[in-house]
Amino acid sequence: MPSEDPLLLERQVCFALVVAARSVLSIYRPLLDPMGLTHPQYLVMLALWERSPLSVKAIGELLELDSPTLSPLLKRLATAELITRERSDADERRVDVELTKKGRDLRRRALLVPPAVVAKLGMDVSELEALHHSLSNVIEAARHS
Amino acid sequence: MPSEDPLLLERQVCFALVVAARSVLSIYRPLLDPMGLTHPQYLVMLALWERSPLSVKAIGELLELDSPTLSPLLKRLATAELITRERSDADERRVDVELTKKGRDLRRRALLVPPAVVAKLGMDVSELEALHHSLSNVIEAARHS
DNA sequence: TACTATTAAGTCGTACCCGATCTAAATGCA
DNA sequence: TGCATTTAGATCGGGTACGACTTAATAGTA
Repeated sequence: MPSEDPLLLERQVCFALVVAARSVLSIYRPLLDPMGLTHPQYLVMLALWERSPLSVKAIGELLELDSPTLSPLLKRLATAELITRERSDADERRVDVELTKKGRDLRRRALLVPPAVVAKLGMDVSELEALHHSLSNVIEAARHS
Repeated sequence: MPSEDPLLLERQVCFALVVAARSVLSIYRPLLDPMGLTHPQYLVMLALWERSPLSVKAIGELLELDSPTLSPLLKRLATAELITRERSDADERRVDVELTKKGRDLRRRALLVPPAVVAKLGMDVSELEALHHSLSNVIEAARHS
């Protein structure tokens, strides 16, 4: 039975959240490393594989990241020649981010990542769906706070 | 209905995990800021409020953090005069971390944090317990991979 | 039209994370 | 005992996060 102390580490949902995120990221790392991607970079590529080009702002809204994080990250993806960054003609404030051929081609290797992660985790798909559902509730709850 | 594309952003459990962690951290931030703590520093203090002194290694095992992260973090807590760091007499390799009076006193204010977080999230306790359970499963699964 | 407000990116400073490496202390065992 | 191995911390470098600020371009309005 848990004690009444609200500060006990094990009761901290946020602690579990942070540790779980780090744990799962450590599973992704050896899979993404040979592709030359970090996990945040992988998320940006996922967004672009769904739709390219995208403005920096649009990527930020999709991934819940802001420009101080995205600007240097995108610069590194451009150096790796996976994307190009170009000022929009219609609105000179915007920067359009677009996949290069190399960036598009990388998608084939990325297809192997999700099943490898699920296999390494060794969890039921139903369990993962329950988790996803709980996480969506948290994200939604946090948005309205 | 979800498509069969395994790369769709919304299907990525890890994406949800990362975003949820960031979202909840952003709830903690305004609560911890007046106490002069970041969230990782708060976790270290939680560990020490349960038991002090602790070696750096012991803190690392409790929080799943390693010495490159803890060393500078502990240095900052020491600068804030919340802890002291001292070489162990029994084993000169170890550094014992101990709360100062100021560090112990901070616990009173910390007691207000968890209920404030739950209130801000506005989620059922049962929902949070379900999340905690799912997260524990992930952490356990990741440990064995 | 002119001026203000808003918006999109980028920069800067601080603080995590983590892989790789270093140093010093303790341990193990021939 | 003597020496290789292990262990505890610290340091370094690269890469996020994020608050505060800057710049340039667009939108809104008196």
